[in-house]
Amino acid sequence: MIVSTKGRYALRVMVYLSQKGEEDYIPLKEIAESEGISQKYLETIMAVLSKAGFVDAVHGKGGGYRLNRPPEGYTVGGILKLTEGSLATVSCTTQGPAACSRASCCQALPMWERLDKMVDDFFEGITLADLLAEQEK
Amino acid sequence: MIVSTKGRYALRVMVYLSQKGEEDYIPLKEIAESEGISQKYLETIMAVLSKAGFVDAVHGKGGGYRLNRPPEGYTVGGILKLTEGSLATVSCTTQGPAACSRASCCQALPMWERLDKMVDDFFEGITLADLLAEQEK
DNA sequence: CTCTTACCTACTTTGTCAATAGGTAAAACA
DNA sequence: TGTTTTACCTATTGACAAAGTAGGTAAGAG
Repeated sequence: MIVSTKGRYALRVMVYLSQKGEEDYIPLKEIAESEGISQKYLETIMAVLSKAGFVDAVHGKGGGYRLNRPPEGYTVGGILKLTEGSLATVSCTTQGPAACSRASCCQALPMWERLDKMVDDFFEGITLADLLAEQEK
Repeated sequence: MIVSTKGRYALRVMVYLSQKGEEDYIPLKEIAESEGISQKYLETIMAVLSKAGFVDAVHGKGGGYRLNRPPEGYTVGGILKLTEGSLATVSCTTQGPAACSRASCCQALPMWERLDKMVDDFFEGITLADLLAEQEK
């Protein structure tokens, strides 16, 4: 498993917000209910998205969350790397090359690195706008 | 993380055995010591490889494990799928399409399916022989 | 019949993910 | 002013799987 619920929920929230446009602020409660996600759990995810500047947040009545870029401005890779922490496919590549004592003679390491790059390129090549377009196919 | 220690250990064992050729049987103890893997833990991995017919096993003195095909006959994908159970990148794609109630309207599902296929093709396109050749680069 | 090896069943430990609990701070509104 | 609505913060719990351990039995060679 390379993407947990955290990243998938984040992606769904971002898709939801992009469908709502950049006008209104959407309260967390509405997002959670519409998407069937635990309100409390979603709080932790929104906090990450907000801190990183992926969404604007406003307190009080009429407040909530809102995208601050057009959907083309968000890559899936950016959202997932932020919420998941990393998209590394094996623990060998999460830390630096010194992490594994066998790195110098490991026959598989180049393969893991190529895989990581392939996955990264894959996710960086998809934007929120691409996901929105997907449903019409 | 898409590949755990189980799959990585299995891969290392297979590389080790392929370097030893198809002549001798190599006892588990030797593999574990050479590769720095817990002997007991490796037992469970070898049992899987043996049951699936990936290696030949012989009891008693002079016994151990041995490959029964040339290195080109093993794909990394085959070894990993056997030992990891699955290489699915998200839980959405591990079970059938009915697993997620939102599958029918999920904007991300086609993306996950493309990713799964990409990863599968990647691993199926690499054989043990390719890994062995890697070190000379 | 003893030694060496694979094979089997069950348990423990550890760590992360997912979710929950119970608050405080900011902004709007009456 | 104070009440409601919202975001934001810190800590804890529960579930589960991954990683590793323990203690055996069965097969085969010498």
